[in-house]
Amino acid sequence: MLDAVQSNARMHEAVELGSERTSLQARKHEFVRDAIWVAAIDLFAEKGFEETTVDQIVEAAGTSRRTFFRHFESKRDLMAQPVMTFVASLTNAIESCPLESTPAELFHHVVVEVAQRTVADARMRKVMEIAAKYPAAREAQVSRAAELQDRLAEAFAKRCDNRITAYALSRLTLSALSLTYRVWYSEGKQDVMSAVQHVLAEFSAVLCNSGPRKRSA
Amino acid sequence: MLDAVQSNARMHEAVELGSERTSLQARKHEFVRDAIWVAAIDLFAEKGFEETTVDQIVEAAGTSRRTFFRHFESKRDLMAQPVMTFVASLTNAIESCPLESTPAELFHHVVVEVAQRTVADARMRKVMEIAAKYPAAREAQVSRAAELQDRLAEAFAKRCDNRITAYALSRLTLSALSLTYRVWYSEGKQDVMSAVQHVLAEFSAVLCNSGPRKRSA
DNA sequence: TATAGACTGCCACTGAGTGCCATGTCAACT
DNA sequence: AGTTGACATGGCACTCAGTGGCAGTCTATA
Repeated sequence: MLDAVQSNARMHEAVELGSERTSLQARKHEFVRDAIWVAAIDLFAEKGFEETTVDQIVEAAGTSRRTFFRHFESKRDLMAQPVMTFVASLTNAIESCPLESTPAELFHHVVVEVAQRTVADARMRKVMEIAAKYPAAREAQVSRAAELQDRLAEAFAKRCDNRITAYALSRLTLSALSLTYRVWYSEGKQDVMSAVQHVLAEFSAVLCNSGPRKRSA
Repeated sequence: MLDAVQSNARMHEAVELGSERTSLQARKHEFVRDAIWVAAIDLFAEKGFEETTVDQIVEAAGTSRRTFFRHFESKRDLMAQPVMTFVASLTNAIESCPLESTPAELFHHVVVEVAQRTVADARMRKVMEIAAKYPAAREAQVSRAAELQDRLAEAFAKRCDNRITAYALSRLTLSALSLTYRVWYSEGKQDVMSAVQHVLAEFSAVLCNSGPRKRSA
């Protein structure tokens, strides 16, 4: 056995600055990852989520099973990954909101912004299509909901002095958006903004005792 | 009921209606199911969710792996099952609300009712304890979130003329409750009602301020 | 007692996910 | 040039989740 291999010193750790790693290796890596994802989504759409095995995915993508699990944590991740990139969209929207905004304004701004951006995303639409068709795929999609929740709350916390407010914003934003997509989808994928307005109106009606009220605690 | 049994060969349908199936077989069935659940939860609390195998669970419960999967769809189900019985609590609360209530009143009623009932449930507390400790367990717990969402929306739909309103109620209720438990848990598990009020106040602040008003307090 | 319909246990199988090692390629340094 | 280390990959073997089949056991009825 070659003992020298494992006892070699790692002196070259100087690559820790914020390098843009546009190297050829890195781009090949992204290329393979993308090929896997596209092949998988096509198979999911064609035969279903549970019915598609990892072996079939990697065979269609022209790679190996072991490589698959270096790019994705699990088969579920193929569905959850677009939702995760979604966090970037959310964070972006939060930061693009004026600093002096109230939580209510922040909420409204983020929902409107992200709803429009997401609907324009072809990958997200594909994933939503599959999730609407196969329950197991839908479950896989929300498998990281908790993590998404936490990360979003973290982003909101930078704009709130109150921690609970950040959590409330996080949950309300995700609830509003997920219902918006459902409404938009079921209403023939027409105008997103009308779906947003519809959902926000419903939310307000539930939480603000408008209309015939009887008693308030 | 005994008359129906002796009368004819259609006793299966007869026994089914009141779910009075307290036959010895059925009770043994429940007994085994319970033994599995208790053994599993203890092991999860002790060594973690992923670290516990089904073999270890059934060995501790004194049964076989095949039997385990006749009682539970999956290992995740052990965490999700209390959340599923939770639907009964929700449905109950919805039905116990006065018929002439507005959506806002219905929402408030259900959240208050279920929050108190859930906190008093020892099993639910155990599951929440484990979920707070191990992320994988938390993921397992929400694995049926979509199904829960749908069933709850269905129950709300019986009280709403509008379908979207039912969906909004469903999402808002679950969001409010899950945040309430988090707040209650992190604040030392004292008064549930104060946690409920806190969360509802935050939700209202986010959704009811359409114009620029007070900054976050 | 006998028969039907369950619950159960055991065995074998597929599929997801992981660890280990061997190979090949890229980017540096001499 | 040539070497060296880092990294991406592929193959193999393993554990564990989950399922189907078959046989044995128990219960309730006729």
